[in-house]
Amino acid sequence: MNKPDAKSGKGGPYRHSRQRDWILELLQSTPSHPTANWLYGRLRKEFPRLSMGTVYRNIGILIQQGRLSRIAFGSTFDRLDANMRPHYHFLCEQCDSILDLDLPVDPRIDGWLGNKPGFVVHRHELEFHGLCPKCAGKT
Amino acid sequence: MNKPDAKSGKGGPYRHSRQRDWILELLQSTPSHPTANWLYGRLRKEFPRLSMGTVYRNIGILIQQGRLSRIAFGSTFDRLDANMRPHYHFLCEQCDSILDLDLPVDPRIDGWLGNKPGFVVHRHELEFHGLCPKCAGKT
DNA sequence: GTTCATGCAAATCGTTTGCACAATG
DNA sequence: CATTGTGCAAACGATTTGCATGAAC
Repeated sequence: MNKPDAKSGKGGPYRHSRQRDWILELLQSTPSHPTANWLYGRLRKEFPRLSMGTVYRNIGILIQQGRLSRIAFGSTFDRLDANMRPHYHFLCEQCDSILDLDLPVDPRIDGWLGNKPGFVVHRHELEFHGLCPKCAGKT
Repeated sequence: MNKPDAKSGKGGPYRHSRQRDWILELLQSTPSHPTANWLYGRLRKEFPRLSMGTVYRNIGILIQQGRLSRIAFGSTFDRLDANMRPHYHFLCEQCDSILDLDLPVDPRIDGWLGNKPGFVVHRHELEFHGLCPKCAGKT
């Protein structure tokens, strides 16, 4: 009861694992943002009998430990948008809804990379994460 | 040769379809950002023998027609990030690589929703789309 | 020695595709 | 009637899970 985040045994009593160490180390030493499959191929040299299950389970644990994050929207499946004018999105962390914002899109943001050499920016996307009015009201 | 975008027969000679009309109309009348599965359930009332294949095929066509867009990262699979400091991303439209930017994260952006009632903003994410230095150089 | 992590294989989930038939222009 | 769209079912690719064995503490 003294431990916050009792929910789902987060941050729980994890044991040490060579495989997990390697996964984290590999990700930390890679500028790109690899996929699970890339990790699998890479780690098979060190652990010939490695399985995908192990890779995915460890990714999940590392994320729970806050040492890793997934680059993607909350849900697994695609969300569709029929609003074709440029606009920003709000993602509610509680109800997983996605809302269009009528905030003006600031074209100057595209220029923020102007000083970085070589980049060609076509557009940018901005999303806010937090509680939507409906969920924030329930507090 | 006068039609641009000859590649892959984009914008091609599409016929009319009741199912497709409904899909677009439903999406246009919904503030949320439904999934394919939601559309399927919703449209089965009108088309009891509707199939998922039809839903997905029509979503694809509507996107090609530029009347719809998918809210998601380019790739199907999750990308992992071991850089736990807040940072922005650059997504290359050509080679699909994702790069961390050392641009400073601007905390004031969280405040942009300050005038909208009810929203609680925890953080924001900003991603730039375009050509990475490597791909831009090949032009 | 008890518990957690692994390998393996089967299962699951969202999405895609091949095919014969129906609808469109 | 020539062709595109549909329903159905099977295929697909990424991820998850059940179970017996092996590693960690």
